[in-house]
Amino acid sequence: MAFKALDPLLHSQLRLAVMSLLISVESADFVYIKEQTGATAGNLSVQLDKLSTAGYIDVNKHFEGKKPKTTCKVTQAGLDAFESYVKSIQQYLKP
Amino acid sequence: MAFKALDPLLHSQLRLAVMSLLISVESADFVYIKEQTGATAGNLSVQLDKLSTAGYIDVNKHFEGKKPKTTCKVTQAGLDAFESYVKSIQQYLKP
DNA sequence: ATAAAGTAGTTTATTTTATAAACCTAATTA
DNA sequence: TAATTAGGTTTATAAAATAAACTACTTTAT
Repeated sequence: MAFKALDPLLHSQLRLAVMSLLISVESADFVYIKEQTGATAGNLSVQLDKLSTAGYIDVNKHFEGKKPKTTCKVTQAGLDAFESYVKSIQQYLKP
Repeated sequence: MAFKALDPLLHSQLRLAVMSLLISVESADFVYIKEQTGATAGNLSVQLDKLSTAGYIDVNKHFEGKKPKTTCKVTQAGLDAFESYVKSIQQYLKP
């Protein structure tokens, strides 16, 4: 392939947005990510699971007072994958 | 949305590779695109159709001697869409 | 001349993905 | 106490990507 493969886990608008967000803020909760990305809760829930299963983010579910709270944080593996994705896609963008 | 939407037609590894290719060479045939992208013929056929239906490329099917030949060329609309896509995705890549 | 293999694709079927809609549990407000 | 809101998850549906099978013809070997 003349074009490097793009990590399918990151080549998704919502998951890429989530990663982009997490990289800049280091930690964010479900509601904040939902607001910033404009995603529906259901979709976000599913995509966070996928990123988590891939080991790209750590998800922490706990209670804050009486309310459930889910916070997310990018892992080193996630950071590496993101950087690699950026390098790969740059190849497609500048001919 | 804090993140600009990514044109779904271009946010596909193969279609993006095809566009990237066509932009640099201005015109290419089916076999060449297949080789350069590493795509299977079936997949490429489908994706070229989509790009063509969207008006992003012009597809010309003719005979060269006794063999069928399909050549593709990016349109102005395709060029515009590609440039717009590049701008949008840059937003995701550098936090 | 004819069978086998190659070229240039298209069509159909399957799998994966993305997304929305419905649902759940608990807390708050009217 | 009944409705609404918050913070999600699960299930169902629609859309996409991909591979496999097929078509139609050409070239090569026998």
